[in-house]
Amino acid sequence: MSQHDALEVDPAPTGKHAPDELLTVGEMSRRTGVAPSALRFYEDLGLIASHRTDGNQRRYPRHMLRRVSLISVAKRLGIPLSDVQTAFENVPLDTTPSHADWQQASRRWKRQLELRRLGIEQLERELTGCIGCGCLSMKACRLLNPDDELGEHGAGPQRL
Amino acid sequence: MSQHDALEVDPAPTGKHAPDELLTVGEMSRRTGVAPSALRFYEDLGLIASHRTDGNQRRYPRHMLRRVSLISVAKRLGIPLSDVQTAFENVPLDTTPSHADWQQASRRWKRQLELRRLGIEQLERELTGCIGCGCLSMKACRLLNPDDELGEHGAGPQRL
DNA sequence: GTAAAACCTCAAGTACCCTTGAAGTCAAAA
DNA sequence: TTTTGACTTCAAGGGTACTTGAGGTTTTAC
Repeated sequence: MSQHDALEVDPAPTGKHAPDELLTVGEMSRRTGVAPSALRFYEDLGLIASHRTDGNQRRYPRHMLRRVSLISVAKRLGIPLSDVQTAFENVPLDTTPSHADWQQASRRWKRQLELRRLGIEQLERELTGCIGCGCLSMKACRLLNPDDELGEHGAGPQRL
Repeated sequence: MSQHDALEVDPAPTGKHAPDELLTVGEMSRRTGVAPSALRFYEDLGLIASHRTDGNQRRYPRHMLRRVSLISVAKRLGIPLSDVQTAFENVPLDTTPSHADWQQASRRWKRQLELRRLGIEQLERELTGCIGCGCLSMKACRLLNPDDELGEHGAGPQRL
């Protein structure tokens, strides 16, 4: 990349941090538990962004910590990066997101998580049923119909 | 494969199914929504198993439907196949699993799902908090400490 | 000023989870 | 019996999510 995707900024963080310092890749990595290579990868995907020093090194504004943390939580929950991207859709990358920006994103996330949780709860309920019945009678078990959350229309699952 | 991994069986299913018929790959696929290539892949991994006809075609006992369904549900929830393998550890592949076998596996699954659900619920709670506070004060937000489910010991996340 | 640590890019490699295609065989229906 | 569709194996390819390594530059610390 010969073009800097953001304006030049103050050189670099020193040993002791002023309250709203810029962070190097290494610092981001230490504070989020996400490897530098992964941070660069997320940046390539446009999930996060950085400023560059005159020497072309990355400097992250502090609010980027939040994005990275959300990404890594999502990863732990098995949520793909594409979904994360969607959730972040209207949260600005170049400026510190506003209260409203995060509010909106939070609500979006919450809806996604709720769907996931409902899926899990459904599966849990069905497994509880299976513990009781042993599910040797396959016809009755809704687990065999992965496609619908609740509905049912016959005995055999279909769809291809 | 020159060695059959199971005994030879009755030729093949006819158009109309007797109650406890063996199923071809195509039938398994249609009934579970999982592609034949995926079924073969799962078989290579040892997640499922089949008998072979004299002509070397796969025939699945009906109880294999249940395994495949559980696998595909897990996939939808972002649970890796290795976890599925663990959950199935004591469920026999070669014989129809007993009531007790499924009970044990179900309980194991349920525990795994519960952990996942708790993770999601935690994240939901925190996002709810974020909706209220806007989370502009990063220090307070527990999201930044991905490693512990509840505990807290300072301001900055660590671990690498 | 100089050395070490941290950073840079780019290409290739890895792991998981499959799909696609080639070349051939088997099974069920006409 | 013949034809068609479903099946077989094996090798290669593809998407996601990164890691590793080479070769070089920047920053920090002494």
